[in-house]
Amino acid sequence: MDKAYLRLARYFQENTALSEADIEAVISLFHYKKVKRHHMLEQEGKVCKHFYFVATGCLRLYEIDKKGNEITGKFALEDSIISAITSFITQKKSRDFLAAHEPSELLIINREDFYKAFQTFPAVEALYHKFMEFAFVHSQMRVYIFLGMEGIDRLKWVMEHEPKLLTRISSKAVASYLGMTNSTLSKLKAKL
Amino acid sequence: MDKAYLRLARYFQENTALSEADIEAVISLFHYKKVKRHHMLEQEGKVCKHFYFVATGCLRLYEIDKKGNEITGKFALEDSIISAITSFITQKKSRDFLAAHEPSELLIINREDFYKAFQTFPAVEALYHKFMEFAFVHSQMRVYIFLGMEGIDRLKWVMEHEPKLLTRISSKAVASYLGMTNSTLSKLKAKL
DNA sequence: CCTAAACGTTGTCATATGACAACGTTTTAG
DNA sequence: CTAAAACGTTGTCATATGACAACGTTTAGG
Repeated sequence: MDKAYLRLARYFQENTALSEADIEAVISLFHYKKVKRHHMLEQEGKVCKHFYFVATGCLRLYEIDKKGNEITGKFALEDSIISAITSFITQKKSRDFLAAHEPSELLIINREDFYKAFQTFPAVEALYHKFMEFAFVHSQMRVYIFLGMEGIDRLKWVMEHEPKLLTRISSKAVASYLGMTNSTLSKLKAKL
Repeated sequence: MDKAYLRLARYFQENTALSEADIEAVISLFHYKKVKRHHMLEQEGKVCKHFYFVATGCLRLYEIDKKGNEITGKFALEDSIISAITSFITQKKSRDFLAAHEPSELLIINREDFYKAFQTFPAVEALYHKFMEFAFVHSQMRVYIFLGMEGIDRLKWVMEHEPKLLTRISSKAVASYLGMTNSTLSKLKAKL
């Protein structure tokens, strides 16, 4: 647990200009949670009120389409932040599920405290805005890649740009991230 | 030209808490440009230094994949803002083109002035952050829709949620936004 | 106003991928 | 440890979509 807070402190050190003392104050707003694989953190149909720092493990954001297939929007490995962002922003019912894809240690801040921190620590707000910008850039890249490339090229793209996903994440989940079925992914891997 | 500035003033009125005087000051940072259809505002390979308000007309953000096909990332109709956002954020060479899809009247602010305005007018910064959040939400939605739906359902989705695109925009450009060829789009429309 | 280019539609054909099933392997829960 | 479930792979078959071409219509530029 203490290690998790240390990782979060380091995350702020590396990504903000906050002083040690301020970092202490900020991280005290987060509460620790250890979850098992498949533990559900945010549900479709509910409004998301939390932001998550992944200290160890991996979270996955996904939705289920009308055919019942999962589509993965985002993975968050250790030392990254995530939420059911669309619902967190709009405060409308989430279409997303956010779940632990591995046993994970999390530090969680609720939305109210998060926005309060913006007042006291503008650097936290700046960090959030950087997160949003990066999330947008990443999402837009996926639109281009997935609209413009065939399956095999999407796979190659992820191999090159997000290789951790292929080693860490189950094929099924990677397939749902690549926009294809697991059997298609399996055949494409055999072709490489 | 004056009408364009009036529209921008109204845009700030409706989307920020700025006073009339502040709005005057902010809009004076923008310069007016009238462009013909197909005029190129931002190019692939160059770093984007501007943000655009569309007073009349329509801009289109797109990239060209390695097969030479266009993929449209975003349309901006009148009274909305746009840029080659990924490059604007990262200040790296753009993969995107930004071009006038109709004859358009634009008000343009350069990046430096834009960020300067953040200091004097925090409401402008807040507006930018709202823009980013919305851009992310929209982009993420496209990822889910385009990964999870077949062509016919993507078309129906746009008919329901962005109907203006289908009346205003050429089929070819809509097809490149939907991630399909123009001939496929044409056949799907015939099927409806 | 006229001509060439771009566009939208429709047809044919090729192909990437989904749906489904079978099967062995791995993981999980009790 | 054991049984059941989930997973990954591979096969077959059906289908949505891309590639390409033909053609009439619309648009843009001189």
